[in-house]
Amino acid sequence: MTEATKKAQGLAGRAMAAASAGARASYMQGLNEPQRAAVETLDGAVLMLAGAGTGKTRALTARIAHLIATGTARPNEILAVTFTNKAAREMKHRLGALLGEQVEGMPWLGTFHAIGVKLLRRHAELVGLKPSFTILDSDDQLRLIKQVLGAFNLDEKRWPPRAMASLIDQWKNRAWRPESVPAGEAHAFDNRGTEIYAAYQERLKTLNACDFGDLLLHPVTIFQANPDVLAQYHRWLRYILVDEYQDTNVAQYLFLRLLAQGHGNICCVGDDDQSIYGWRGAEVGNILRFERDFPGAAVIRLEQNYRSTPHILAAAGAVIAANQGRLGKTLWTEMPEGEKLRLIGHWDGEEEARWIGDEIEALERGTRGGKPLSRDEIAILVRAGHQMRAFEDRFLTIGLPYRVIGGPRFYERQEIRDAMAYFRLAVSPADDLAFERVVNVPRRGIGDKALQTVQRAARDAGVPLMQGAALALRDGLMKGKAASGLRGFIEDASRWHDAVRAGVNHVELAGRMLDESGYTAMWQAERTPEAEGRLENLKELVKALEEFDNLQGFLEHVALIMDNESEDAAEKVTLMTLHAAKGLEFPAVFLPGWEDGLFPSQRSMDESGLKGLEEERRLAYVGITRAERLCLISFAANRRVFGQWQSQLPSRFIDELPEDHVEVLTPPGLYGGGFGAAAPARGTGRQHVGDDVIDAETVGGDDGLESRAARADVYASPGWRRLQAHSRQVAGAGAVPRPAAPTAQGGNGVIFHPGERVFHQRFGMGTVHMVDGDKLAVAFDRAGEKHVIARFLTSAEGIDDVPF
DNA sequence: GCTAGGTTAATTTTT
DNA sequence: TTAACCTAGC
Repeated sequence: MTEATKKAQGLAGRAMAAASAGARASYMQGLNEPQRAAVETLDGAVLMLAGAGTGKTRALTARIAHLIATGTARPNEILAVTFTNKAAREMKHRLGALLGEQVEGMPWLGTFHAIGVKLLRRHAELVGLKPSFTILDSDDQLRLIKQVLGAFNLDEKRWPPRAMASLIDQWKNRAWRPESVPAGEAHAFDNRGTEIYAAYQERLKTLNACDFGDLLLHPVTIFQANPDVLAQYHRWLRYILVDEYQDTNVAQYLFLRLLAQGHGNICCVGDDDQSIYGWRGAEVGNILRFERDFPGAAVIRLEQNYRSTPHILAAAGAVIAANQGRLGKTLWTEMPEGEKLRLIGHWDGEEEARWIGDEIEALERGTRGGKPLSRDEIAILVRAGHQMRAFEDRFLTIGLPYRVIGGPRFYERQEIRDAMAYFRLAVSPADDLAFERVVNVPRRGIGDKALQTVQRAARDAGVPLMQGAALALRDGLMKGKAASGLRGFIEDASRWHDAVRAGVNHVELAGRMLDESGYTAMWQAERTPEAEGRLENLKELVKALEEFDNLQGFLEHVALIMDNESEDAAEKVTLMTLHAAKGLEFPAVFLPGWEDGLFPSQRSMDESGLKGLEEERRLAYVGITRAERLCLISFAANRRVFGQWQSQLPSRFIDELPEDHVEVLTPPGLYGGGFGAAAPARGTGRQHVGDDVIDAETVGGDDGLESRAARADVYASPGWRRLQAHSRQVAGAGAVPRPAAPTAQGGNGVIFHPGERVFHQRFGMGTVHMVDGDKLAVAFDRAGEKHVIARFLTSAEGIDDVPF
């Protein structure tokens, strides 16, 4: 954009401001009172507590429009941050409708990471990088960590690179640099965690690269160490808006706080009740603490819900009310009452899937709850990915079209990443990670040994691998297939690099690289449907290149845009995780698998105790509030978990559903029904039993199913403890104990100590040897020493205390 | 260097 | 149960 047009737009903005003083500006129309307050309270700190479905994006975009229309800020003075590209796109799109062309003048609207990159390119040298740094995704990151770990001579079994990667991520989420990792954390990785972290950062610097965490951490470092730079941005970015504030981690929080220093014009939008990403570093505390962080902040609650019926809101509200320390909101709506939620128990997961399939068909026909629904209007939200299989199986057999949201994204697919590595090599032959990725893809006879030779040559000469390879060849270190393969590869790569420099059309070059490298041929040779798909994807990739001026621009862009929104016109039922569903809405929502241990997830409770349970509860809240008109919750009494049949208890969240808003369904002939507290009484002889009487007799012959009708609140009861102890004894006979002691509930997770006696469902009794987070080394009496995860253990201490 | 068979471990996911 | 990863043998 030219200076002239910018100026013109600025003028237009002010003209609009003048106009809006009289007539209500269009963006204000239809806003409710709190929304309007959120739009008009421009100066100072504002916390917009926006419940599910209360029109926060609308308020947020109107606020930006208002900032501009009133001349309070110019488009380029507004920093508007989101978490996902999707959210950024959505905001830009909706602003476009309000502002027209002016949206293009908002360079600071984007994801945290995109904005981080932008800042970092400008000030890279302040953290020892060149502005042309490359961005590694998690795959590259892992490979690099593997290399770094190699130098530390750690047992890969005990200290897996993946664990190091997630440790580094966590540390970066908390804005800890290698030197600032607290001493208390330093025991990680055999006491060498911080050392490894430092070495990894060193490697990154040498490679002139950043991982995703760095995109936030480096800017924070820069601002902290360079007040003059920060002061510049205080002048430039006068108004800050943050979406999904409850999802911010410490690094993001610091980033925002640094930028808001001084003018203090920061508006954070979020909902503490929808904070579901604690496990990846999000700190609900950030939003809970907002008023203390920004004294005098205005807190505006958006509570009128435009999405769901009163029954749905009441149910969601009752569930979330069980959480402590909320900021508190009460959603209300003017919608017609609608239908109660429906709750149903099933014998097992398969039956649940069958029922949901039938129910969907009934909804489509309109024989359930009024007018017919289209498949697009129906979603099934599960806690964990593995729950999806049962539904996929069922839907395939009955021919119900469905789409799965989530799964590997386009740019994470192997073929796409391979192709990208070729592109990267063409742009920068010194990209060692790319070199390693494709030097032997397709097979060129360059195996581990050859690669080691190349690495040694490169290290000795202090040059990148590509040059090291040339040196190794020159010095005759390679022979046979490896030598010829490598020679061909180097020649190709240098030819492509020349082509990039000569400015050969990048789309054409990309196609040529894939052909000349033999990469396309490799997949063609496979002749499987899967390979077909991969070739399709490659074509799509090359097509995507057309939108960019050159390969560099494309690579830069792709590093940050990792999503895969494949538009698919066909009407399909949506299948996805609860996490993936945040922010979405559907007329009808199925919430299957509400069983303790699955949802709330045992692991979450074991690892994070009450905090984990509360996050699970928020997930339940998110799930229910996705529904506009119909919400169908179900659970199964038996489920196959890791190939073993396990009996399940209804989720404790079911007990928290308000009876007045829930209709309990009872399929004829199968169940005696029962609400919440009571698991369905079964025709198969199982019955609801009191706290102290647990029927643990095996039914159905040798199918391993264990009858365990029980109340969810039975956990703490003597009966439950007895059952547990009993299960241990009969474990060999097919009755399987729950993966971890439910004594974990209500407090911190079960904590195991060295020396403690424990029980494992496969290995039997053993003694804890060593503890590292949730991983333990246990010497089993019969099975010998094994490394196991805490959740598969139950404490066997005091087992004799349990009376029978 | 590749492949087949054994071992291992098992949420949630964005950038 | 199963999928990913590793190791041993060709």
